[in-house]
Amino acid sequence: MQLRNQVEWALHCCTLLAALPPGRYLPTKDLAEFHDVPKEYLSKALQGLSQDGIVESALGPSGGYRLARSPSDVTFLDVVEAVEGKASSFVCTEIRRNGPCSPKGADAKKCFAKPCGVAQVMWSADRVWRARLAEVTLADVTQTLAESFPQNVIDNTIEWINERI
Amino acid sequence: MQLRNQVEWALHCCTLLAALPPGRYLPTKDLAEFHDVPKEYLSKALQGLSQDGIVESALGPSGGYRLARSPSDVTFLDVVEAVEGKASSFVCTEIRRNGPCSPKGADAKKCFAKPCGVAQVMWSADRVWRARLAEVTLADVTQTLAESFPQNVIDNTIEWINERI
DNA sequence: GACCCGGTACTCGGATATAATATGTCCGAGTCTGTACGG
DNA sequence: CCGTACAGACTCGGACATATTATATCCGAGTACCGGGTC
Repeated sequence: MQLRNQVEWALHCCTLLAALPPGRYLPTKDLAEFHDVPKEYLSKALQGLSQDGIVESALGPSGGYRLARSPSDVTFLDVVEAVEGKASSFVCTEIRRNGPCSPKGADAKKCFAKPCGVAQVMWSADRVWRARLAEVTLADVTQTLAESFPQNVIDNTIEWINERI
Repeated sequence: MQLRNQVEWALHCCTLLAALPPGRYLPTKDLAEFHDVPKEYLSKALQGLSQDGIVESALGPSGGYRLARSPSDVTFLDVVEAVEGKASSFVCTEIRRNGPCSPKGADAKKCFAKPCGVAQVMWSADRVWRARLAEVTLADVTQTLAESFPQNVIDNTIEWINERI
């Protein structure tokens, strides 16, 4: 099991978008150049973010993407689910109902009233995973970055952005 | 992101193996028939379990697989990692080092001393996921099963096993 | 000089190929069991 | 009757195809800007 590459890209892109001056857009082309990733494929991740209302898009010159909400209102979970989907990582195919020993009739009704015990455990793990991701927002990671990066590096990036919007 | 089908199969197989009389083996063929899954492919999952020391194998007639440890000593995490691998679900490709704004020289050394902030969050989510899986053992799920399944259904399964070992 | 209009260039969004991985299948090496044989 | 050697059948383990998914790319629809023309 491995998350898509797009998840990493999307998170980093959102972090960058969080640094945009209000009201401005940054196009896919620049987001791709900034991270040195294929532009056309990155756009698919951004489409997912757009469809889930994480970012807003604008067409034409000086168009592009911007965050649709405040960075403190966008959690990691929002971004991950926009790219990976909201489905649980574990899918129960109910194999307990297969095979020669599977209960039939009245017994089946009793045994299968509750979800499969194996699936319950796996789903609970999935929930705590998502809960952890929901605890962290883009604002948090921006803050962490601001604390560990020298000011001149940050200024450099801001300037790079301003040259393009 | 989605876990392999084999994870579900492996967990259910381990649950069944936990019900084996001590010292006996159950072959892949019967495990596959019990769950109605392709025998040859299931064997790949069991190979993984064997390599990680979750189960022990024996060749020849009356051979097969059995748990290598007590059911209370085998966690869900053990089984999942044996099938899916121990690598984190999130792989950091360090895209922060790419692109025109990436710091160079002394700045780079300062900025990249710690792991990427995005990756740290994703990894922490991965850790809580694994921690949850490590809390539950095969013995727990067996107990849950025993509480929710009527005795005759369980007896039925035990008998089915005894016919084959 | 200010306003309006149209062309142009730029944007996103989805449809289309290719690579990697998960899924499913097959066959060979090894070993335990059961039997036949000899003592 | 008991021990031993052997043949057979059954097991796992890894090598080999196929289906699905992730990765990468391309092109078309739509829109904001910019320049020229008009009032």
